[in-house]
Amino acid sequence: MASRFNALKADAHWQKIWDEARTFAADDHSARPKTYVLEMFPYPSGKIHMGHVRNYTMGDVLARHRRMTGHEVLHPMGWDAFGMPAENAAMEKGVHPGAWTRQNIATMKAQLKRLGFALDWTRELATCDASYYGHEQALFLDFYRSGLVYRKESAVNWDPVDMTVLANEQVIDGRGWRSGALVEKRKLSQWFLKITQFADELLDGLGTLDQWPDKVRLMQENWIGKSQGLQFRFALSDGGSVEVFTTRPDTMFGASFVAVAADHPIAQAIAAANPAAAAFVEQCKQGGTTAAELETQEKLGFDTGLTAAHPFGQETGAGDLPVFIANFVLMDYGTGAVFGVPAHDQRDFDFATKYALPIRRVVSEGDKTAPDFGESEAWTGAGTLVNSHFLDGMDVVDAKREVIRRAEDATQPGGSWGHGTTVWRLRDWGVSRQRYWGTPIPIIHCATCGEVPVPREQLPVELPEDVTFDIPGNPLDRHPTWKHVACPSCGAAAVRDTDTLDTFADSSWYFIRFASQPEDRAFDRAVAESWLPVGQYIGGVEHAILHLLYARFWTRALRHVGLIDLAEPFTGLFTQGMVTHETYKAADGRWLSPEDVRDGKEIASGSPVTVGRVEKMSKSKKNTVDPEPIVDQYGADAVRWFMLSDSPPERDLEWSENGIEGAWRFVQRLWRLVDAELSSEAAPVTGDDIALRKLVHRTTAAVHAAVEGLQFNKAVAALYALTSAIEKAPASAERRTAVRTLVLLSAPMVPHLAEEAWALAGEGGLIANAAWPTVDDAMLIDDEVTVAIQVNGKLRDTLTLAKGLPREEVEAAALASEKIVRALDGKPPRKVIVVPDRLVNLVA
RNA sequence: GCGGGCGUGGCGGAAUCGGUAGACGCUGGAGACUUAAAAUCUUCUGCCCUUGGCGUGCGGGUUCGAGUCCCGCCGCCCGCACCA
Repeated sequence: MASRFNALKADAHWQKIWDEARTFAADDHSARPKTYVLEMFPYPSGKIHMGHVRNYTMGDVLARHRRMTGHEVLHPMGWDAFGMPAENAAMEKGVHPGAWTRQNIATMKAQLKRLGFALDWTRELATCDASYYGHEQALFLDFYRSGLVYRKESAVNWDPVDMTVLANEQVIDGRGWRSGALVEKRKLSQWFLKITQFADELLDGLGTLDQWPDKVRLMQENWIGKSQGLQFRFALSDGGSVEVFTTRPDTMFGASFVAVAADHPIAQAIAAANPAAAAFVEQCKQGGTTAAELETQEKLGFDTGLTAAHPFGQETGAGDLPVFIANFVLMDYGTGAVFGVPAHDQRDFDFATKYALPIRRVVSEGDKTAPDFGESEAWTGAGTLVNSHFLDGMDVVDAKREVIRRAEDATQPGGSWGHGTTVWRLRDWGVSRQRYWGTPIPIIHCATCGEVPVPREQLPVELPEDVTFDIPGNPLDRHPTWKHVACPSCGAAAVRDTDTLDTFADSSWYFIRFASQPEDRAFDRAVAESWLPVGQYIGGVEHAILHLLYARFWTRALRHVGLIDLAEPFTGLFTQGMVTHETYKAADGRWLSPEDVRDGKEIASGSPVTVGRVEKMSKSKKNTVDPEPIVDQYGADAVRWFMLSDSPPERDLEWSENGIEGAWRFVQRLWRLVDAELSSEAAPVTGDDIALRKLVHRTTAAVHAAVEGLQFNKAVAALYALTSAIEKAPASAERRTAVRTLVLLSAPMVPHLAEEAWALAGEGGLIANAAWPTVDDAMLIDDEVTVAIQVNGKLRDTLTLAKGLPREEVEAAALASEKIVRALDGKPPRKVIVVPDRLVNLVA
């Protein structure tokens, strides 16, 4: 008698068994090949959301699949538990950030468990535990001792709302990435990690990451931003000089002006003496920073009256260049000064047009070589150097080299005047944060000894618990006792560094700690190396730059200090799409939650709602769907199945009622099939069904390939097809085997149902530990093939023929077809193309 | 502006190499079962002027053959932001 699959009962039952048996605890000493599957660990914000469910379901299917294919799988979970929301909660609700965080962790852990993820909870960690961040402090000091950490007084991005310093990466369009407040500049003494020391390695390393999305590699490449060129000095007419950087030294003879940034020392000096210049400098600072503003902003300049002597002026007679202060030159890139070549740079072209400066062609564009430019936009492409004295006739690459060679030539009169150099967009990583809820920076400031690292035996430097958040600012900085300590070096009164580390530091090595967590140090090298690198890392594309770059840096820094032999932490990276939902608005413009809407009307008022576009689930647009009641209603397997169906994992998945109900129906359908087959008492032991057997083997191969390729939608489609075929198949021994195999193939996706079926079949043991079915390659080969018959490339007939039939016989069969005879109208074909076992094209 | 991606039925999407476009799912139609409904099952579901013709954003091209390759457009999405 067919029964319904009781998901809630089965979920709880099997989750308890997996838990008690520690089924998914990874064994460091296993003889099986090791594999490491990791999803980006969550920030414990309160509850899990659909994005988490999708992310962890994907990783889980891969992890379970790899278990079945004979791997020892490390699939851990933990908590990225430091960060500002905890302090915000403390300020708003008066709870301690630690209490708030730990409560959220408890809630979210329970929610994750209800989804039946094959996670190794024995390795769970939270970055806010001293047992984690204490080791981070030790690593920080290791970096410090090997010169990877330094302190610098610098202008920082100050977020006036969050009262903290932000990294450049955390400033978006001049606003704080979390608060959205306009960022101010402040001078503070900050700790920096020397990520730029690894700039070349981090850039070159991207080339080895062939299992990363091209998009992410490109984003990192652009972020690192390597530019090679010439840095040199212009002598100025007032006896001073200005240093400029250019990637186009080849265009030197096309220069018609020099421009410095508004906050360049030269501009500042001039502004101090000249009110008009001061006004212009002020005007530059007013400029907006948003995308639209920058795009439309006019190129503006102020002629300083100074001139710069062309480096080749003496030998070629090239004239002096006027020096401008310009709004499009940035102080924090290169040297804050440039020379302008209007013919070959669009900004310079715009500028020269506005201020009537010469526009002189020095690189040919096709057959255009005349010095009079006469074009409507700059030519930035390749070409041959023209109107450039000794460079004439060279290509751009050679000309660059030649100019740099001449600049560096120390034997010329006056010696060298410039050098080839590389400029990076990437900046050192400022890690100091004026916050409480983070890893304390383990340094003590002593009036006599200066910066003193906290001795190793005094680690961890624990956060004090007795803090309040009733006044803005950092509670550590005003803590009466925690802050004041004796200098470890001289014993005099000293103070702790009251800043904490950027939370991106915490997430830069957690994957190593998962692999190995001894008490007395950050990780055991041998054990960590036995698991790492992470074979498959899965997470949101929003971490494409910051987190992934910092983690890559941290890993290289660890190698630099000799703690691990690993360059790249993540071999495979997959960035999954978002979970989206329709948005709804009431007539008065309020966003409405999906729960408040039915049949196009607001339930409470009955008034019609506007259905907006499908967008990422977000609290602000109220289009979120809470996973917990969904799991209550449909069970974990249906939710998991829906997360994997239809949409390719890298694309967005639209949440819909129909979708989850369809998934639920499939779970029930699968159960009916399994239950009916496995619980029928007298199974037929005879009866072949070769077609079904072949489909089972084909599906096994297809699902394996799809799961390994993270193409879950394809695996799902294949499982649907197999299910339908089995349903239609008559009873046979083959059919029973097919059902058993179907259960195994779907086990990674619907593990609770699969365990239930496994038990029902009396297989013994857990299906979580069962082996993936083997594929008989002979079963993948058909002895008959369907051959398409085309006339002039149009399909006219299909024939079922023996596989491997000789060309002539295929052709003869094609010509014998009634439909083909009609299509050819009695005429013999002029040409016949035969693709063996696939297609015949008759050209009339 | 620069860089990248995408564009296939009513919808999500398949189509590994240039070789039968639309697998699989959703939605919808018809039918069976039922007193009835739900559930379930069967079946149909790209478009049209249906012995056939047209169809993968648009216009060209290469080819016996193009969703797939090339050239030129259009649209949408993502990232970066005056990077010298």
